[in-house]
Parts: sequence; C-alpha cells; structure tokens
Amino acid sequence: MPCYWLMKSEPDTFSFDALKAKGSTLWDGVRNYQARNLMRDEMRKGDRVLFYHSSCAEPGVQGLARVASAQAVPDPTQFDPSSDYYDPKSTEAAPRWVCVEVAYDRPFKQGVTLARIKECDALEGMLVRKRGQRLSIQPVEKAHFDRICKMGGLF
DNA sequence: GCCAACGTTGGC
DNA sequence: GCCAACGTTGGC
Repeated sequence: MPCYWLMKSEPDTFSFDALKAKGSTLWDGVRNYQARNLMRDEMRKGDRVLFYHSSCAEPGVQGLARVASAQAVPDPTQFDPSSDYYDPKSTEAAPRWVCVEVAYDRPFKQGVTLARIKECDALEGMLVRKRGQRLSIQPVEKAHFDRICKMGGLF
C-alpha cells in the first residue's frame, strides 16, 4: 500500500527537470525534524511523490516522482564542512540527518499551480494550501493525489 | 522586497 | 519548561 507525498524544491536549486536529467537523487539538505522523521519513519520505496516547485514565480506541482530507497540513509552533507548543510553536532556514529532517494517518474501534461490547488474544493485540507505551512515534505491523501494527477492531465 | 507564520535557540 | 528573540520559509 503506497503512501503519497508532496516534496518541495526550489527550482533555482533543484528543479523537476534537474531530477529528470539525473534520474534520481538523494533528498539531502533537509534540516527540519518533522520532515526528517517522515523520511526516516514513514517513507517507503515505491511511495508516490508530487514534485512541487516553491519560492518561484509560479509555485506548483510539476510532475511525479517516487521514493526509490528502501529506507532512509544518513545525509552525507551533514559531515561535509564545505557544505551549506554541514552540521558540526552530527557524527558518523550518530547521524542526526537522514534522507531518502527520490527517482523521476513522469511529468504532468501541465503543471498544477498552487493557485489552482487553492481553487479546487476537492483539495480542501491539503497542507500546501495552508498559509505559513513550511514543511517541505508533506503527507498527501490518496484522493488528493489522484485529483492533482487528473488536474495535471494524467490518468 | 515585504512580511506572516512558523521552527529553533538559548537564557532564565 | 517557558518564552522572547531570532532565523528561515515561501507566497505574494
């Protein structure tokens, strides 16, 4: 039974096209405990992901991805002093931050903008609609996932 | 660039 | 353990 997620990325940093080009990527750099716990405790290989562009001219879901790792692994950037995500309080023996692998799945025929998400009554309750909701990895209900896919021209 | 909302830090 | 101060996110 797959679970459904929305994962935010700033397109200037890592866009959906970048994921397409790369095929898959370690979702590193997450430094929020709630998001970390979701990756560590809840995300499973095969889970479906809405890939969302944030902090850009037109925020919205670009397409689909999947969780590709069986379990979360230590985030290598936490050990790298030259990384923006370096965490001096983390050790290899007791890593504080973990991440999952995320693989490209398929693009939407058309992106589903946040504006449309907010307009759609069937999507009421989606976390991403909530003002001030900063969680970068959000659980999504199956019905909401399916609806977003349909709005994006899939299935 | 503004600023609301939220998470984290640290003094007490 | 409280909470004020601070930093960050992210829509607009």
